Amino acid sequence: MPQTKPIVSIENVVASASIDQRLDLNIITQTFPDVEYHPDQFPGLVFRIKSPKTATLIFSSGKMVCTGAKSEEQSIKAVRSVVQILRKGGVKIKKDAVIVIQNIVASANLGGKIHLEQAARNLPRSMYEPEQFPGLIHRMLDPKTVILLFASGKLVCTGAKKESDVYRSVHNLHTLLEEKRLMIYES
Amino acid sequence: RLRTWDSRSQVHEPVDRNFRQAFSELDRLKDKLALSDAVIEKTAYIYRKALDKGLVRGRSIPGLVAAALYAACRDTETPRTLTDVANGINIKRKDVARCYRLLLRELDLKMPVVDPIKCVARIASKAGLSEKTKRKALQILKDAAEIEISAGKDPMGLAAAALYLSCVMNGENKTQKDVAQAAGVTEVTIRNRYKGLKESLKL
DNA sequence: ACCTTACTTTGTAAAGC
DNA sequence: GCTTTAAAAAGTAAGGT
Repeated sequence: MPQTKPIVSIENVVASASIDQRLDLNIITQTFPDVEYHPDQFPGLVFRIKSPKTATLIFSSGKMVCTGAKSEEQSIKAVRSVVQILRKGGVKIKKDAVIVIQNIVASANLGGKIHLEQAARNLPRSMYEPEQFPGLIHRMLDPKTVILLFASGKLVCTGAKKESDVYRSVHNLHTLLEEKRLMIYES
Repeated sequence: RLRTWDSRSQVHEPVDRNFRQAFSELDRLKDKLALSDAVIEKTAYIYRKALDKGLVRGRSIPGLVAAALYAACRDTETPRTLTDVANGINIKRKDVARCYRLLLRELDLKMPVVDPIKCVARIASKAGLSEKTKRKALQILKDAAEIEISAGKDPMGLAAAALYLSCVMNGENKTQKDVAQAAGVTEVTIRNRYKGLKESLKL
């Protein structure tokens, strides 16, 4: 139905993981000189890898949080890579990590400008406060995501658990904006 | 009037003590920010709804009172900024803003978008600008709104830029710094909005 | 005036204050 | 609520040249 085909890019994927065994973060810190670990500041150890370019927070409970991947697959690959690197460094890890995708952030361009002020008045569960932030914040119920919509027609979608949620969210909003005649095409 | 204040939770809870304390501060603010009775009553109404929804649990009461007050100002289009309210109650602007957004979300409140036109008078009087300059700035902003250059921009920055542009056009000797300080934005923002207004309105 | 860096907003898990 | 991670959008801000 929409007149344009939105260009969508997955920008960041967050996943939680557990290897179901406790870890000694001090030993990991000694083994891998590039990690950041400041227990006074934060209980997690920051473990960065170049490919996939990610930052994984490792906790003494054996739970982890991987951020920065560009897809669900890359996020899972990153966690497996971190576990493999730990093992090569001498850390005994028995089980494979149980990984769960927790959040996916994407950016998109609807291909037309937006009547933002009108959108603020006509879109349910939306708030637009230009003194605080230039984008309109819209909470979608299904999929349960939050979209930051800008006057340029570009947007940020966050809160998705699956990549398909991102595409559905963008399509739903795009359709809604057209129905309510809030889009301005041709530039 | 203000019966809303008395019809809340039991007088013996710690929450109630903080509640009274927060509202004695609201009374001070009424004078400091020159607020009308209507705004104070609307603040009470909004705060009461927040209480009924249980939004006060585990949150700072002054923060929510400040947010309710800001919401009341917005709803009645009373030109008070987030910074005015935050400074008055002595809380960080960021905290008031967070509580305000929480009220909008949880109480499903719809507020009119801040109109830069309503910011003009305050900035003009603080900067000591002429009536003529003020009038021209208002016209500039009306034209700007129709072309939708305002979308996503800080209303204060737009109003300040319109006033500065108006000064230049009227030959009124005010610097960007004067107007920026009166509006609470930087000279860079005035410059950027000024450029945008001049180009899109071909002035 | 420029450029760079950095902060605002959104969501999400982790352990602990 | 805070702390830490990541990334985008567009606006505003601050520092340096």
